[in-house]
Amino acid sequence: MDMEARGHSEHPEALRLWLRLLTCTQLIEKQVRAELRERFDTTLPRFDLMSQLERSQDGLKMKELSRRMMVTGGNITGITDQLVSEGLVERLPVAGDRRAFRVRLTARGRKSFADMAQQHEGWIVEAFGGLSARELDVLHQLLGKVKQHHLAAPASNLLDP
Amino acid sequence: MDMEARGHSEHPEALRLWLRLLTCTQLIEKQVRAELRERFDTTLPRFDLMSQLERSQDGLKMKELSRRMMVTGGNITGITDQLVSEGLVERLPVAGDRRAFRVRLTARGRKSFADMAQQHEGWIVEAFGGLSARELDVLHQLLGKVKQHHLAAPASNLLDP
DNA sequence: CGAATTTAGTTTAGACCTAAACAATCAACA
DNA sequence: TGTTGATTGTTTAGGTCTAAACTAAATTCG
Repeated sequence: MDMEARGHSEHPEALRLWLRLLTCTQLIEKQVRAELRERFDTTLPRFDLMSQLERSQDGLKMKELSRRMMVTGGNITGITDQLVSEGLVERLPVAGDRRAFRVRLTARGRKSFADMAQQHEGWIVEAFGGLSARELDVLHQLLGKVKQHHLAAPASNLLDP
Repeated sequence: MDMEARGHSEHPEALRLWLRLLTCTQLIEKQVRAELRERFDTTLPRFDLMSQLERSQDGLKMKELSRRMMVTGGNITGITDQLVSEGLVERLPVAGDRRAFRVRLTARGRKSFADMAQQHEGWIVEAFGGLSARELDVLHQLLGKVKQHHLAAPASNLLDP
């Protein structure tokens, strides 16, 4: 009896799936948060932001980080402030737009992230260790369909029936 | 380019799957939170707690709610306090244990939850509307494997290698 | 019995996240 | 050119969640 013991309806399949999706995500996410805290004294949002920056040599604008991470701009401001104060990222000017910043990993930030990312990959590989390569692929594709359907059916459809 | 543009590794399949799982969950969860707020002026944790209680005629102990919802006891205290103050749930004594409470839906709470649950089911059915019944089932089974593998491999394996 | 340990629930300090209001800058256009 | 509206980022107030310390009650065991 856990979180999934919640269903009750005429069309229970989708509800059961949703609760299981939520459970799986939370199990893995909680473990990753705990590992990051215990091993690296950091948090998932900080790791995620650094992860976004890792492949952008020239950095990313705050707005772009906000969009990719699906969080509000104010949130990005706070996380960036922390990382700047720890010397892991830096705010740089954007040529031709004095409102915006490029946020970029410092050398120390790149090193720090590389250490964490290596461990992180291991945790995730282990989390899905119960699935074959074929099953990993099927799961990825099915979730791709879910994502596509969600992005194709904007919230306005539901808010304005 | 969104959250999933983060992978970078020797075994990228698991990482890509994890980021997609996270994205799907967040997309649906954000929508459910927004709907609950706009239509019912409530929150997902409040809805989840009431949902746990809905099938337990005699209510559940705080500890049991904490376990099922995978959140801390302090959190349950806060959510329960709110629902009690709104008259949606009540704390009742547990025979033979003066430390514990049974938390139970009031008549008003049952009515309120029934209204929300009906709408909620519709949002979830729509969220997975891009999948066939067969695909829903496969997804449910694959996630079941992920869950089982996680529960069978306790965190101590990773914290104490 | 009585001390030590465990368990149920609460409180507290702090990180995270949001929505909304705000300041600064950019862009469009008559 | 000058005004209007949109965009970028920050601030603020408040809800949510956690870990850790705490209280009270139950349980274990000498």
